Amino acid sequence: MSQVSPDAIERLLSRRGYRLTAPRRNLLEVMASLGDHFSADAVVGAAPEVGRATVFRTLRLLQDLGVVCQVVLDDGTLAYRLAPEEHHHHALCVECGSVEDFSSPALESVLREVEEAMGFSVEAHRLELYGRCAACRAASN
Amino acid sequence: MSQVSPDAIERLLSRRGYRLTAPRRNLLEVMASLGDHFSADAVVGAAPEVGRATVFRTLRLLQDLGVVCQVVLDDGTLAYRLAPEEHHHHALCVECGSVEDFSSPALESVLREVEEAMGFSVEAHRLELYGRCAACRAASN
DNA sequence: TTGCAAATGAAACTGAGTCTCGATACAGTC
DNA sequence: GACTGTATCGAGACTCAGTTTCATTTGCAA
Repeated sequence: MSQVSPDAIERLLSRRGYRLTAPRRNLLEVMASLGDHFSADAVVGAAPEVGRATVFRTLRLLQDLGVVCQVVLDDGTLAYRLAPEEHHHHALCVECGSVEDFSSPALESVLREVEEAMGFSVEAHRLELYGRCAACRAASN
Repeated sequence: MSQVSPDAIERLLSRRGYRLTAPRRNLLEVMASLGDHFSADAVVGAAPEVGRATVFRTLRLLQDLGVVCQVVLDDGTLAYRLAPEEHHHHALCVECGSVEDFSSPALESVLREVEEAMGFSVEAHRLELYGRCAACRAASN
């Protein structure tokens, strides 16, 4: 579940019939350099040669391709993240701001139970955890 | 896990030392009438006598008191909901737009497992399910 | 009934994201 | 290597959600 490289994404783009343009290459580099999550405006700021609309268009395209995902911060604002294509969830550290991915087969089976109990068929879901990461916990002991 | 009445919220406000003002009473009525979830601007529109800033201030206050919660829609936008004070999650129907609350003790134990595995201490979390509710499933058969 | 802190409203502002439309530039073809 | 159609881009105006400021109003405790 490691981060996808700009190179691999470029290959994915052309494999899917999307053009490999200078702004897209540029944005992939910028996103990879921005750390584990970033706001849309951080990308806009870090790629001054690329137009605002293109930043948002590219973010949406990469989300559709499954290589960028949304992170809901604790205040409800959205951030973005270069992410593994597999389904996963986020654990956000409220102290250092880091984001870790995790997946949980046990969670999937809990969802099956909820489906049973409510008669609701789950097609998608979001789970975000807010708390303190291992490093910050260790540091404060 | 039923919806809180405007009356009960008014009592809660004064018990906590907040003033019971006309705009606040007004907004509580409006929110109760707006259905199971609503956008901030729906409230602004439905309470034209109340200023925009007051709507947002009141939404925040009610969130702090635990009687209004945020709902993250499938496109990532936020809506609000008069909600039970207990911890709960949301199941959003992508067909009819309804929101149902649920809680799941099994989920809580999954979170304990994740904590163990990652060394991450969970202080808060969000879980939103997107799918089709029982009524819509029944209707399409 | 009065006094004052809490609350309000108007309006300007910020931040996030969208839309339009004329200009540009990939990438497949010759 | 030049040609060309279409995907993509950039500028800038616009929308929507939420915040800030500050002068005015109002609940409510004394």
